[in-house]
Amino acid sequence: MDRIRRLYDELYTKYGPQGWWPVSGRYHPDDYSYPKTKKQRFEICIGAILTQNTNWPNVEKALINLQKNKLFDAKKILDADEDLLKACIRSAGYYNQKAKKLGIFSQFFIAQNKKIPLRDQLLALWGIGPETADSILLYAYMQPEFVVDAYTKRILLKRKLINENATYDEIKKLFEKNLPKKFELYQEFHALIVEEGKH
DNA sequence: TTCCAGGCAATAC
DNA sequence: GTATTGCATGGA
Repeated sequence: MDRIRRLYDELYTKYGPQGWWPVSGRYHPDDYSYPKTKKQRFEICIGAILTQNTNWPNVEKALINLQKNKLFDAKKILDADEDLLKACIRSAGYYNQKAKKLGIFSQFFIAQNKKIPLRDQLLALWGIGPETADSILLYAYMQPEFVVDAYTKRILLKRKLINENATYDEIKKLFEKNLPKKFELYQEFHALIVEEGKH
């Protein structure tokens, strides 16, 4: 069952290294040492929340607004005027819900200090589901947690590697069982899947 | 104009 | 327990 490995090779050959997660609007193919600072880690986390069911260009606009208003910081998000925060993230859609999610996550982020969160801790937060939790762990904390999204399911379905009613955790485990447990590989693979999905 | 994008929680059945 | 619905913007 190394069709998973072959899928990775195929996509990598087709698209090359993707360099996810973008930090300050920049991708960093072949440099897996991100995030380099706590601020960058926080940026990845809020990007993961903002991108829920939304395309990335809309999220980038929101991130730029947050940056301009000096809100790239958990404490500042908590202290920020609610309307200003909502105005900043408006382009990412669902701004009422997402403003609340950013607040809840910011509180958690501060309480965690530098500790790597457990997956269950993230899932217990309002507004963090499995994909966002795994994205945060994989890209912000460099933990080998495979991220499954709508594209992943679609692509595996088309290749008949899963059936229609496969759950999030089943798909996640399919990847994790068939790949070396390396965060760099997981990061690239998920990014390649999204790239393929967009085509 | 309609459709959908790197989901999630609340509600309905 | 599974299925459906609300949340919202911007670009194709």
